[in-house]
Parts: sequence; structure tokens; C-alpha cells
Amino acid sequence: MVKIENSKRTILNLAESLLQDKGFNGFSYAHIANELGVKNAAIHYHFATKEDLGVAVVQRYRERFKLWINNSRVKDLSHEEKLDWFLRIYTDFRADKGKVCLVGSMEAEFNSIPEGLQSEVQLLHKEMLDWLRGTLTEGRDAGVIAFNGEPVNKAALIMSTLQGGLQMARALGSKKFHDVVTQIKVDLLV
Amino acid sequence: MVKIENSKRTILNLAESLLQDKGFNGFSYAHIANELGVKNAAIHYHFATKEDLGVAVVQRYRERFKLWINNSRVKDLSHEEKLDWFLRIYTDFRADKGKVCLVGSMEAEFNSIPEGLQSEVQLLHKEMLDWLRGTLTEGRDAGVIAFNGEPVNKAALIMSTLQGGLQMARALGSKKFHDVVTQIKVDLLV
DNA sequence: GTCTATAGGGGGATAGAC
DNA sequence: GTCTATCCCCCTATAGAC
Repeated sequence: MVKIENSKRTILNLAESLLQDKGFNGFSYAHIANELGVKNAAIHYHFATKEDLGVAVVQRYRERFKLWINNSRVKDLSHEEKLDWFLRIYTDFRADKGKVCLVGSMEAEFNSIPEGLQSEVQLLHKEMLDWLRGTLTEGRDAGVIAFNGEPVNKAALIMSTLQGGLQMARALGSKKFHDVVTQIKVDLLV
Repeated sequence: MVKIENSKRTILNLAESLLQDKGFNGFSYAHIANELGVKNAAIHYHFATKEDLGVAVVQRYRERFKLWINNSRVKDLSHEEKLDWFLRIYTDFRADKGKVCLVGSMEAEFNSIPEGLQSEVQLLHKEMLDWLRGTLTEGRDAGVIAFNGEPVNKAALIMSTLQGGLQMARALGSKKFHDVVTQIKVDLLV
């Protein structure tokens, strides 16, 4: 029911949303087709297989993340602000119909999704962790955040916490997620 | 291919394993039937619907957890040992074919699983969090572990971290999970 | 308790018209 | 680019024999 030229993008948007809402095994081409007001086959024209669609969603997300972190609006932030920006990604997911993070959604069903999709998830997770580790390192070197242990471990802990926290909120409510974010900050100030 | 009297238990074992391996939407009665060497319909005799089966798995897990924490082998441990026992549950999952925690598996697909199952997951998550919060509170009061902030928040953080950490390990390997466990401990000693 | 057989539906995917 | 039509497979679930 919308723009013909952007239909590919619209499909990706819906697929991304469905992945974060129902998981890879929890949505179908029919869901997207219905939402878009077209038929099943129309989606297959743009993305031959479901694996192709999933891969395209993650690839786009990877590019988006790369653009974000290299954009001056993030690059020029203070160390604390960069961390807040990262936390806000997850807070926004929670506020957006209780979505979970893309990476967590697919790692939970990792052993029942196509291999090509597994590889993309791996790359995205690495790239996000890498940025977070760098930010934590710089922030501690600059003396504006504090934590014990290795930055690489702290980065893995924080990202795991956010990922698990969004999932927890589905069963126990948004307050629980915000409790977790609060504790992440507490554990960064000491 | 096994004991007739224990077939119900065997089905539950397989279903629990499959849930932690492939997720609720990623396994079928056929998987269980093949593994057991029986036919599809035989499983339906024991558990009429897939929802019934899922609910039974989580209910059994809840009872098991309750038995554990009330058993003297856990109850009589020191505060630090209790925490180590809890962490070991997750470490053992990772070592067991890269399973993720039952709660995380189903919260990731929360919006595409039956309602009755959602309720059970909610109860299990509450009960585990509650025990962890209590243990953290007592441990800090006793002066053997240290952390800032509210025990309820710290408990939610630790459990989310373990849940997300097991999922992360699927894409990035076991070392990453152990990094996270290391950091959890670092953040408890200060 | 397990079997055969089957109903009934949904899902992914393709062929060919428009 | 989207449609209709269709294929084929897998899945959940049930009926009734053994």
C-alpha cells in the first residue's frame, strides 16, 4: 500500500521489525505480504529465499551501525555520551513494542537458522563489541569512567547484559530492564 | 529405544534439550519421535499439544530449581559458593553442546510462543531472580561479596549477563562466555 | 502405549500471465 | 513488479486398530 520504488526497503524494515519481535522462525513471508498489502510471491521477487532476506536485514544493520559510529554526531561525543548513546539504542528497542536486539534474537535460535545468517550475526556482534571495547578503553584512559578488569571482558559483559535484559523485560516488564541499565551505570562509576 | 515406564520423562528430557538447542519454534514432535525411535502420535499420547509439552518442561525445571535451592547441598554452602554454584549452572549449559538458558531461549521468541508457556517462563524467571537477589543480599551483609547499588538490580544484571553471554558464545565462541563470567566476578569483588 | 493413516493448515518456493 | 495458481514439504493434531 505504499511507494513502489522503496518496496525493497519497506520489506527490509518489516522483516527487521519481525525478527526483533517474533524471531527468524516466528515470522513468514505471509506476515510481510499482508502488512504490505501484496502477495507472497511479490516478496520472493525481491528476496528469493528467507535466508537472503535475513542476511540482507543484518547486512543493512551492519552498514547502519558503521555509519553511525563514524558519523560526527557520535564520533564527537564525550566518552560518557558515547556510552549513553549505546545504551539508548537498547532503551529505544524496549520502548518500541518490546523489541529485543537483533543479535540476541538470532543467537537464541542460532542452531535453527541458515548458515549464511549465522555468519552475518557473528560479524555484527563482533563489530558492535569492538566499538564498545574501544570506547570503554578510551573512557577509562581519559579517567571519566571506571571499572576493573579488561575492557574486552567488560564490553562483552555490558552487551550481554543489555541483550539479556531486553529479553527479561518481555517476561518481567520494562522496569526490570531499566533496573539493569541502572546497575550497568553503577558498575561503571564505582 | 528405551524404558517404557520412563518414556514421559525421556520425552521431557529431549524436549528440554531441544528447547535449549533450537528454541520452541525450532523443534518438532518429529525430532523427539525420531530420537526416541517411536512415531509422532506416541508423543501426542503423553502431551496432547506442543504447548502442554513446553509447559511441562518449564514446570519440571521450576520444581527442580526449588528442590536444589532448598537442598542442604546448596543451602549449606557459603555465600561465595552459592554464587559459584549458580554460575556453574550456566557454565555447564555452555559445555553441554552450547545450550542456552531455558528462560532466555523462550524470552527471545516470547511473542511467538503460546500464552501458557509465557506464564511459566515468567514464573521461573522470577523464582531464579528472587533466589539470586537473596543470596547477593546475604553475601553483602556478611561482608564476603561487594557491589554498589540495590541487590535487586545487581541480581537482574547478573542473570541477564549470563543469559546473553550464553547466546553470545554461540556466535563468538566459549572463550567469550568465560570472559563474561570472569568480569561478573571482578565486578563482585572490587 | 504405540501403531497406521490421515486430516488440515501453513510455510517456502516456483512458473507463467499480466 | 505484482498477480494467480500451484507444488511440495513439514507440522500439529486426531481417529481408530492393535
